Amino acid sequence: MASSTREQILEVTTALLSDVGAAAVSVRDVCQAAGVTAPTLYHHFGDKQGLLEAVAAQGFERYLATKQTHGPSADPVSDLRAGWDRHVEFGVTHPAFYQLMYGPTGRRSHAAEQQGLQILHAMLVRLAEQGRLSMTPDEAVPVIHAACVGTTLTMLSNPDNPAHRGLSERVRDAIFAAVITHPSSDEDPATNLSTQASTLLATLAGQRDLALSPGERLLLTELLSRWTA
Amino acid sequence: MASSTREQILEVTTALLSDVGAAAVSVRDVCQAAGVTAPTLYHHFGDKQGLLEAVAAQGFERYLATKQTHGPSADPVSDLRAGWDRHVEFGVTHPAFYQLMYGPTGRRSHAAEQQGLQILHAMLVRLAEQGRLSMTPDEAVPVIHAACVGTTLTMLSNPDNPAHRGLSERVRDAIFAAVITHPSSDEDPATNLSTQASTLLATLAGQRDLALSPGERLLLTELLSRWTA
DNA sequence: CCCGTGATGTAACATCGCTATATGGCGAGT
DNA sequence: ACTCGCCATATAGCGATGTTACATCACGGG
Repeated sequence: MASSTREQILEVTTALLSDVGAAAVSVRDVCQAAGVTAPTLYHHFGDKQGLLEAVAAQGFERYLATKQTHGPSADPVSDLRAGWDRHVEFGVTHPAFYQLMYGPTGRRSHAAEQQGLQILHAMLVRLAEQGRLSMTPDEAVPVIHAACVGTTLTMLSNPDNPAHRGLSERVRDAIFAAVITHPSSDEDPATNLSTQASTLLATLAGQRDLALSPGERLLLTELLSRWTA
Repeated sequence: MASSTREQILEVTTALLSDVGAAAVSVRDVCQAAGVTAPTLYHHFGDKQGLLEAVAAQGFERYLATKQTHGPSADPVSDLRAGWDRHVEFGVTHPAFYQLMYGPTGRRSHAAEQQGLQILHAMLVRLAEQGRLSMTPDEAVPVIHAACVGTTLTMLSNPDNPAHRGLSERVRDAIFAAVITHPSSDEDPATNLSTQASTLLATLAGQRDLALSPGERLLLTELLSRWTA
């Protein structure tokens, strides 16, 4: 039982936090519920903020665990959809936790959160390799994340609003429709690249006023032409 | 000078709030800075929460005032874009205010916020009358709002993140592209060029084995990036 | 056996949000 | 003109909170 009391404190804090907000939970209540006194809590967590961050980090890890149980399937897009839905569902199921993690307070970026973003990034890289992404994975990650967090917080702000029914699905489909391009009929990414290069070349041919010097234009045309043959 | 002290309290609270968060501003500090004592503050605002809500309401009204100076133009879509941009800009310019308004605390729905949403709703009704909306205005309002708030909060969480450069425009365009249907007329060739360049850039980012030297790849990326902004 | 280090308890401090009570001032009514 | 009542403000203090200086305890290495 090396750090049993620490886990005990974390547990009762989580329990108290699931009922009310972070500001409404007092250190004294946590101590009394955990059967310890204040200095032990401060010995383990240093601060109330440290305690809350430890709870948030634990929440992240739990959420990440439920996320990783679902491995990648055949369709990266449905994986993305499932990830979005799990994120929103976790938020509306554990409002206090979610506000702790993504609310304005607790602005430390937990390691688990970075890990979750990396999972999202990996999914997007898979899509980009198939030419089904309309932007760089590095750009798409914060786009999806911002929209997802905003949706969850909005639904959390007043869950009984009838206008919020189906909100998550609408935002999700809107974002994914803009980020993910149609799967090409031909699944060969090289062909995909070829068609994209061809259309861009055609568009360029019709444009006169571009921010290109004649040399740049020639160079770009040559490079694009490598994939059109 | 009917309620001069009330405005004085609001003013100094706003000033103190612009430096630090809401929890770090004490009623005593506000009172000392305003030259009054605690009971007068509580007489006017009843509560610290009431004070903060009054400040937030005033912030909403100011934001709404800057919004209403720009009347509706000929193009409802550019009005929507301008509204989105002003929202995000207001958030990153006044972080403390924004967190007060849209953060987890202060969950009263201010009248001014409802008014702002009604303005958005009116814009969307104009679009729906032209058959350019892919969903009901009642459905589109929370979609746009959730994405916009999420984007602003994300940019606020760490403003120095380079991945957040251009995030607002990307989410904005993604949401509007999904919510607003094409005007029946032909597409703008410049926009066409931009999207084609973006798509090709994304495809290139996911490809490893290309007939490109590192220098050629860098050059091509630079050239294509000229149209993506 | 000692003793030093980490974990825990005792008791208190400073500050916080908030309020019971008192006081001043000023307009309304007769 | 005088009083009454009400609004705004001040005095002083209460309870609760986050936090900590100090003491105590257990226990493992020299």
